[in-house]
Amino acid sequence: MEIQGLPGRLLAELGPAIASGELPEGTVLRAEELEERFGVSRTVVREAVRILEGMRLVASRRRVGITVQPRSDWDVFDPLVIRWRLAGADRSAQLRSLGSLRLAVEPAAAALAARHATDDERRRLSALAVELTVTARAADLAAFLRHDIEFHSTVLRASRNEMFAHLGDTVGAVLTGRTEYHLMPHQPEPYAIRLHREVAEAVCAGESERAEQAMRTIVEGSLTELNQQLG
Amino acid sequence: MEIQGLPGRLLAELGPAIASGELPEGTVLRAEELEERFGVSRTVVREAVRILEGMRLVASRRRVGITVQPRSDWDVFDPLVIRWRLAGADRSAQLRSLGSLRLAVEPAAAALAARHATDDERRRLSALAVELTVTARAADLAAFLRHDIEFHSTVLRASRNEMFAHLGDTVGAVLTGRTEYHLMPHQPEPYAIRLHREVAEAVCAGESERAEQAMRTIVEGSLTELNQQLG
DNA sequence: GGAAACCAAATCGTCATACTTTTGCCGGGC
DNA sequence: GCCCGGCAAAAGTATGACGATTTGGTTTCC
Repeated sequence: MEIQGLPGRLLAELGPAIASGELPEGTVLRAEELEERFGVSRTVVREAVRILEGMRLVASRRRVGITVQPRSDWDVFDPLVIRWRLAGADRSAQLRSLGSLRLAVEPAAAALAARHATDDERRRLSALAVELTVTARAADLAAFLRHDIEFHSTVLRASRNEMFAHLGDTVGAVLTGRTEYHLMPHQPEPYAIRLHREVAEAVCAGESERAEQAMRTIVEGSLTELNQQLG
Repeated sequence: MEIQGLPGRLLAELGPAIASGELPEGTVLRAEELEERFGVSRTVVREAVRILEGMRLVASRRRVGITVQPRSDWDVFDPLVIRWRLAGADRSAQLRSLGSLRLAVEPAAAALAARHATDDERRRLSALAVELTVTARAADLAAFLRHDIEFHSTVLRASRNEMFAHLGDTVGAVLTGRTEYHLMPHQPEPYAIRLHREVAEAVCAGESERAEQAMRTIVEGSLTELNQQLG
């Protein structure tokens, strides 16, 4: 999943620095400066910058330098950008945005999944719902998170819509971030877990309406909880 | 909006070729081969490849070459990837995916817009609704398209959610593609236009429920129409 | 005869350097 | 005071050399 080799090191430094606002909009970097600062060659700097440029985090112009772009230009759907923002200063803004997105997408995906999921996927969802119940009772947060992520990813994938499917990683990042930064109860809510089971059942039974509704309730809950925690 | 300089020429060749399936999954390119084929230096080839790698269209491995990745790995939210796919062979798959996405996102955005839009945005939406009526009556497809795009972008932006806002360009690409490839009626439907006016009114009045419903009807209409045209 | 270790070629990855092109800035002339 | 032209700074491109790594065949040893 993580990419590249030596330009990757630059990315891992510059990306978070920009995403967190440490290098604010309008900051100008020079290629030569970066060469020295990281002890790498021109080639490497250029490629790293190219990638950041692709994400619209920076723009490179002759006789000016490498300029940090305004947030509004950033490619906010890029998985790396999302992760960097989640790790940095505007984590809460990022979580709110992603929450709204999930609220729009996941119920729709659940409805589609109820119609299009393969038998394997339906079985997997049922199994995962059970796992969630078990690991929640055991208060095994790590395992719970793993299964929660796989549950949501599976629903998104089962929607048979490639764009929904690709949001699986993103939702995974949200759930991970939420756990990592202690933005969720230490013991998962029994109610939320019942809803996961309901989604699984509805998808198995092909009841798209019910799947959609249950999923909506899940995401709504997660969103209001987030808003409480963030004030 | 369009990026880069001389690597851009490579991108403009390779990107569409891959996105259209002309270079199928598993195809291996060699850097040297590309240098010769396009008469550019390694530097340029490497940067172009880096960008494609960032989009997950290809992966570069030592002693192997530059391999075209399976579609399922592609970064389907990247604006360039979307445009390339819309221009190429699986235009219809791309339009269907985007249709479902719009169906999930745009109603939600309309609801949020009704709550958070600025006065300027509300006024602009009303004005655009009028423009749509006028240009539709005059059968001025180009102007209609322009206003339609701005209408939907404005709603998405007014939702005050950066991720929704960023889908403005994407929706723009869909609408453009739909017009360009004659996948919509030559004369816009009066019913659809009335719905646009209704969205504008609801947003102005702060009636989020009504805005959401009207927007959903618009996108649903657009989607069923698409499905008819594509069989 | 088969399996494990080894070697060699292919190809990307990185570096150092030099040349080209664009463009902002400054100074001179009208 | 305004415009024009030239200068210099910075990114963009080119090139040749070397390094690293993976793959696949070949040899060698059981």
